[in-house]
Amino acid sequence: MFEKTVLPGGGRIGKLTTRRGVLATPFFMPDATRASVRGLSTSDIRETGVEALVVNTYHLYLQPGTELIQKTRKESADPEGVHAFMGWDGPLLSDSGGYQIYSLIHKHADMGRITDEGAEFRSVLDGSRHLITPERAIAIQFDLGTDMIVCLDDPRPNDASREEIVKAVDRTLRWAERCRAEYDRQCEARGFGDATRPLLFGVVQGGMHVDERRRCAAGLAAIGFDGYGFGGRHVDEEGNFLADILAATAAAIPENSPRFALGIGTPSDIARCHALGWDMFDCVIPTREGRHGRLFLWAKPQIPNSKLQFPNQVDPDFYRTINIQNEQFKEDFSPVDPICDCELCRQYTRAYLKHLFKVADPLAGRLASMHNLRFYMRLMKALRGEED
RNA sequence: GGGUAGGUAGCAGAGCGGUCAAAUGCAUCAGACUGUAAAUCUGACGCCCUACGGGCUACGGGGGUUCGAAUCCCUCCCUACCCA
Repeated sequence: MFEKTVLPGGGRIGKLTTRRGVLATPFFMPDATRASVRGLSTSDIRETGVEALVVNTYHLYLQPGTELIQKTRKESADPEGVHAFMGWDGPLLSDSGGYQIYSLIHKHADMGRITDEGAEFRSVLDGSRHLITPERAIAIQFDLGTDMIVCLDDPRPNDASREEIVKAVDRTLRWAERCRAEYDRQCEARGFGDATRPLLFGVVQGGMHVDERRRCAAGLAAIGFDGYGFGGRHVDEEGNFLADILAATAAAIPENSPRFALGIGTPSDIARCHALGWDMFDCVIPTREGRHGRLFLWAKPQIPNSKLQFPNQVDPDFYRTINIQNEQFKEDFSPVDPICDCELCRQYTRAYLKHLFKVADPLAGRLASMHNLRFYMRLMKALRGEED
């Protein structure tokens, strides 16, 4: 169930009900691709204010495998599945793995191929051959026990020919139909009703062609999903934000469904997407860039009473980034961000964090990831118009 | 005192007559990162300049041989190990 209010600027705030809790939208989910947000414990993640995570079907299927994950048994509210396996009892979304297989094959053509049947690929771990069909992708996600699941789709590079994009949309729609059918079978077989079934998301492809995005969205809506995702890349080959595509695609998705901007993005990308009507986000940026030494800082510490407020229209200067490994921070004994309330900013200095990076202490990546996630969480709060 | 092996850029360590301002690794400096094959990847790294080109100074010090030396010879200094 999704309830929302449209703000004057076009953005939406609302509540998405999953079988494992209600999430206020817009929200951001860090990527716990292999059932962990690299370097962070679940209590670390909790401390940043994160409420939901994204795990990856493809990665967990290859390692450690769904069979092992299903063997997890615990005395808890989550006695089995990936929740129990990773010790996280909040909502989990699993990405289908379509993008990973696409990315693998796009970089190394000999690693696999996409056919109408599904995605064939070789494991990067041991070279073994695998076939993930739309049905299989859904079944695996049921086995994982995730609360929001995603259809297998067929992403293409944005500079692909129009012909290729049309084919990708066709295939994505055919696969979406098969995913939906498998989803219904699984719910039936497992006795899942409205309160106990995971939410199913379709993914809109269409590259940089507005008409194809619309066709894909309409086709998916006709099949019927709980939510709809933006697939592919939201920036062009030069890195320019595709505002027109994001706006048109959001508008083409049923108004009362949550809109999931997969893999987006930088803080400003998220703020802009929210203003265009997107409700859900996930991205590796806060954690990966954190591990690489880039920290997000509020640009306006003078915001009254530390209450972070953002207009619906995007202020591109609401934040800045620093690379803590730069020489200028060597003797900087101030906190990373004086208006941040994370563990790093409360207890440590820039000079110390730089030192941790220099000596390659895992604590560096942990503190930086938590800081960036805290930044993202406060950004989402601000976009929701909540008190900080 | 005798012997052996060595002294190369911040460090370690190649090179052993021209294509060497000198491989490689580390360190250093900067950049990238958007549904995570990413604790990864890229670039710079003697000095100077009108800088996809040019100039200067360099391979322990000094002196030779040679058209040409980090590379060969002499000598001095230093280091490590072995024998007394």
